[in-house]
Amino acid sequence: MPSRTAIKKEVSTATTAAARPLALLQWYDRHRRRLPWRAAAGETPDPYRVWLSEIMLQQTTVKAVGPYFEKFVARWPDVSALGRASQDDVLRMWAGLGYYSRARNLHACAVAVAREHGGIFPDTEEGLRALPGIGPYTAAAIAAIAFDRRTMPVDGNIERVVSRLFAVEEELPQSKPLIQQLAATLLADTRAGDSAQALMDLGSSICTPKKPACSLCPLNEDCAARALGTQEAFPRKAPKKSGTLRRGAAFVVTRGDELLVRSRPEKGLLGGMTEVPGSDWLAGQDDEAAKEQAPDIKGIARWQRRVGVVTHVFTHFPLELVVYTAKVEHRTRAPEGMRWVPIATLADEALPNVMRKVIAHALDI
DNA sequence: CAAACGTGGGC
DNA sequence: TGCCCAAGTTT
Repeated sequence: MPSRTAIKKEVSTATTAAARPLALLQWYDRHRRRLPWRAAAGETPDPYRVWLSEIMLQQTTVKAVGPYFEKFVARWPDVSALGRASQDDVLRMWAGLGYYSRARNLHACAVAVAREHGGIFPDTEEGLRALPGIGPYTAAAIAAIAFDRRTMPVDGNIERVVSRLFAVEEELPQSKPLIQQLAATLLADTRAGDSAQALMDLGSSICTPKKPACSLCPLNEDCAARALGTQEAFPRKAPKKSGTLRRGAAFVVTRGDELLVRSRPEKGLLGGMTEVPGSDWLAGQDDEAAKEQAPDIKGIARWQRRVGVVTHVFTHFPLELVVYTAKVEHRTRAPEGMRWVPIATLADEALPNVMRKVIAHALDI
């Protein structure tokens, strides 16, 4: 038999819990962020813009996405237009945003929607989930935000808010199912998309990873982690280990005002992107071994080694590149699989940032 | 399921 | 400075 106080506490908690979704929506109506891809209050969201923004926002900050989103919708105003573009044009527009498989899948998804769905996005989680680049989070996000389906997408923000609100002790990613279940209790009966975006906005502006502004939070009196005074300790997760340094060489060959480049393999790191020829990137590789992988071009008497190195940090390893330059005569042929591009138009190439760094270092630009 | 997969910004 | 983080998906 529960004690009198236990009963009272339980009743009180239940009442509060039921009030959470509306408290969240009220907060959202006053404090929602105005973002380029977000429909104004009362307006109908455009599924194309919702989808495009959700793909771009995967593991990427709002600030970084802004200009890319504007460029994309200006050039490709709807999903059918994007489906008619070449993958290479899409990669060029995406260059610099990172995680390039997203760009390849974005294009594949646009083609699928245009050809298999008549240019209309599926309006169910299941239908969306079947499309390239759309995983469980994005399917739920589009279903809720664009189609008002009553489902709760769970991203990093929501994981943090929920793990604090309920003081989830289990570590990520094992706790994902539990967090998903708890997050779903925060869905209002209507306005599912706003419920989700309210939690995301709360996570990004109030319930931040460091020094959360709990005093401004609409759920503060209801937050288990805050009651414990350990907000920053949630979500629990194992510390991640950093990768081993890899080294390599990059070869910057110019022919007048042109530069020698090639395309990387379709899959894997920087898949399908443009690069200058280079060696493998290996842990413990010395400069001599790397230099031996220089492209074989007649007419190169010697390589000029640039002073210093180019460093770049990928998610899973840091990279150090030594850079060699060489100039060749006007009619020199590009080796098999390579091509010459004007240096003046490099901005339009599908060059990942690490390659922009290499070229800038080599050419002093 | 753990690892691969980019980049820039904050502290 | 080095580590963590950002509206995850794919294999």
